[in-house]
Amino acid sequence: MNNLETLLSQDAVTVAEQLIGYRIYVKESNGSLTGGTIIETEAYHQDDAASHSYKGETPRNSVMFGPAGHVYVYFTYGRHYCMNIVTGTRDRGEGVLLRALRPETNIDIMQYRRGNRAIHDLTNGPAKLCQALAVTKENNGAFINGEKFVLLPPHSSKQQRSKATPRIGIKENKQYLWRFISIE
DNA sequence: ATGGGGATCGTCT
DNA sequence: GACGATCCCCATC
Repeated sequence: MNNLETLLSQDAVTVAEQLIGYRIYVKESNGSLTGGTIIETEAYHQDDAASHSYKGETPRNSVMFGPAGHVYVYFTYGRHYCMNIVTGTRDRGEGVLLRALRPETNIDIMQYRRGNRAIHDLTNGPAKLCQALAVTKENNGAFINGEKFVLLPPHSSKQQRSKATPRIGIKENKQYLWRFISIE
């Protein structure tokens, strides 16, 4: 088991905190990388009424019940895509929602995809970052280190600091502090 | 700075 | 037939 597999095989809350400071990119057709550093995440468990996996496996959420390290992309509100990295051991039905990045590479490409918005408005939301990275349902099930995606550890080896807060946009289990935000 | 409402469609009841 | 792990625009303070 390599380092990445070891990291992602932990439970979603642990992984959500540890992923702060990791860098995620998508590969462009010319081989360049587009993306930046993860600065906001949320954890979702099968035993969690706020999770898509709560009521068991369906065609939509099936990737969540597969092996860790694959990407669960879902379509919501009739217009947006959001992406999760599946965590835990197989059949756990858990994952980490990527909520925000610090834009770092190929910023011009992300601006084009985001309607030439300001840099601070490119990847500060789960659907915005998918739009900036051109992530769609076509990428559902892709591996996080494969044809489309690259996931790299922080430059610094020390654990990045973060704070835990309630998750956004859910009705159930608001009491759990399973949203993690990077702090200086 | 903050809050309300519309857009829009796949998924599940 | 209802609604959502959201975003954007506009109104108001």
